[in-house]
Amino acid sequence: MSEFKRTTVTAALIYANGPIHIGHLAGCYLPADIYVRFLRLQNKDVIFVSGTDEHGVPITIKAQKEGKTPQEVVDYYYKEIKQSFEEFGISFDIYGRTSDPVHHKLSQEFFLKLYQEGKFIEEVTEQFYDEEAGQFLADRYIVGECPSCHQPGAYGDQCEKCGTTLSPNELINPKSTLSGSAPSLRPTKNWFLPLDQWQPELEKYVASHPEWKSNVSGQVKSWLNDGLKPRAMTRDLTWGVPVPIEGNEGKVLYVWFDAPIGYISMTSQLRPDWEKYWKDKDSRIVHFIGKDNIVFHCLIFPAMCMAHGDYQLADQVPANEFMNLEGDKISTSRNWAVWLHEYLKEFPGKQDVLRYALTASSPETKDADFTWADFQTKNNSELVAILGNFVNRAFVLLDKNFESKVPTKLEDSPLEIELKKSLSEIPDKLAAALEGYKFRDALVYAMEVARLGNKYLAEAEPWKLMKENPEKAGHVLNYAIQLVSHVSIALEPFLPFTTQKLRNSLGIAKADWALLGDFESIPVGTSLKNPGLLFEKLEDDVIQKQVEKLQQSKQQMLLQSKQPNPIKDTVDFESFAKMDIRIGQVIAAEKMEKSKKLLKLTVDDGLRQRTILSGIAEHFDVDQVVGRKVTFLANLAPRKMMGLESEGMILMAEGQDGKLSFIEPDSSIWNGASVS
RNA sequence: GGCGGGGUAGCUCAGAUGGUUAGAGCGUUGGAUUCAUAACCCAAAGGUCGGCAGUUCGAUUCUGCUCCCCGCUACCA
Repeated sequence: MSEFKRTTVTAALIYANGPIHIGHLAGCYLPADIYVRFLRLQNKDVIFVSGTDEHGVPITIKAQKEGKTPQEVVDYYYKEIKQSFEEFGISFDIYGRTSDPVHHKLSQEFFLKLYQEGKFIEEVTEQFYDEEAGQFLADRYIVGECPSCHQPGAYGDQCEKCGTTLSPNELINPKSTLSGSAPSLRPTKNWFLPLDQWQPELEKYVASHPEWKSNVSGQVKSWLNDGLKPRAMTRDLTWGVPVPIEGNEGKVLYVWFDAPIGYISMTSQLRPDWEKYWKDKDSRIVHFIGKDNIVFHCLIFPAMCMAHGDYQLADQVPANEFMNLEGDKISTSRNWAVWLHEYLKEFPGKQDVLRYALTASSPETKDADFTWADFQTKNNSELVAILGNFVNRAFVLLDKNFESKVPTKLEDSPLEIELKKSLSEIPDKLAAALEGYKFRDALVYAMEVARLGNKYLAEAEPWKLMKENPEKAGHVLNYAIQLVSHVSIALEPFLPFTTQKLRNSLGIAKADWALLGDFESIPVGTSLKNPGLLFEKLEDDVIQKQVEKLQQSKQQMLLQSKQPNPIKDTVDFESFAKMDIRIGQVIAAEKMEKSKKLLKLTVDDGLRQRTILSGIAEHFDVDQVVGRKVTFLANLAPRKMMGLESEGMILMAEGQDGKLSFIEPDSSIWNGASVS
């Protein structure tokens, strides 16, 4: 670490199309903030950069849904997100945005350099085009019937009803969401970054960082083993950074091309000497991200930087896994989340409690689970009982017995010698944990100071000494106060609001790491101001209310999903009559070798045995389907899947819980019977 | 299906380049104490380290197979 003169810390850029939730915080913002605060404590040269990613199709979709312009959407969320972070004490040096003209300019220069130096491959591909709207359509702008579950309204990249990943040309009756017309295919030129050409260098780069976390290097090696492929760095869209080559109106840079450049463009707005933070060899770059961003930060952005040539590569990419909530994945669309802006409103002044709870169960090596019960326990039995209690004991004893003034010290007894010895081990352990990005461990070490404080008071018993030897009691309380000052330093990265309160009480202007181990830092005679209770107990009803709030949103979502789909467009009888629906019987079934969802069914249709591949393997075992009467579409065009041809489709109904159910005749109908 | 991550005390998680009694916090139980938000302090109980084989004098730690959870990926009608 000492070989670096300065550290550039980034936290993932987030899409400006929704508010922040605890998953985001635990994933990268909180660990990044702790790390940065730790470096600042040591007076290291560090900058902390993040911001919103304001391009990308999700933004335009959101805008369209709300009847706003993309700019209005990102303006709103940029403000809200920035404010939430500020209130929560995430101490960015700059929180920027990628719609900023400075960012556009820098991204375009970056792109142009690569273009002029021939680092891109130009390729013409066929993309869907909306004639009426006069533009190419992103996957998300094309809707149609899902080829998998046959629900209308599936998007070009994914059907949200059944979760199937799609590509636009698979959709049945694709339509543009802009004009409602059927799109046509048109050739268009785009620029690709040949990642395959950079593979050898990327492999070297990754190999030079054996210290990366196993989840990071694992994911990266997995991609490298598969072999990298050229990736398009431009898109046919209007919202984004325009491609800076003449004659290419209507094309923008791929969001993942310009987003990481955002880190750099934001830095450039922070300070005039920004370049050294990205270009100098003695600058250390650290990207804090969630595991979903690993590939972009460890392969694509480094490849871009290699192609460009001026910029340093990241030294560390501490990616966290995901934070779950009450046993379930956090989901914005299902409203299964604890939103930061709501927390700040409902728990005013309790930023540090959430910071503590999230750090203590941070998803550093595997997905973690946030529960309100755990939040309550952490608050009541750690923050209140150990930290708050110790500080309170020290100040109350001082107020009662020494008129709030720091008393004089005497000769150290074995107790103080023991205390100093225990305490002297903490700074190194704490620093090592923080430098190794083990924030959960680090928090335990920092809390150890308060634990030692409680232990010391219990053993020294100053309340007893007051009666027989007040001067000795004063000696003990001097130590207790020095310990409070230690607490205010060791916990600063984690609990900045609480430690600020302590500094106010102790009359310390600025936290300084070097004062850990100094037992003279609060001078004798200093008049101190009791900070009052640092934390208060959280009663069951408060916690219960939060749990209920979550349950309600879950119920609401369930109710919504229970609502029947709207009736599809009217069809005439002839169209209906074209469908040949029949009853058949499954006489054999087997799991498809390479598929999770597919069962290969042999169906007796009365005439012959036909093979139907059905995506029901996750719902039914082989022996649950053999012998069953089924309803199937007999004249569906055969389709090849996983190497086998499927001749028809089994009709299924989906239950409210998402489970599939066969459509079976209620009496034993003969195989081959027509359904009409 | 392929690839990656993980499966360790009641809960949340550490850890070991293989070696005497496997750790922490919370929870539980017992004790001590009253300065403190019934908080603190001391102590104890709690684990055949997912399962099965193999390598080894010795594996929970290495290898192979297998089961479960999470993620990425795939021609998922």
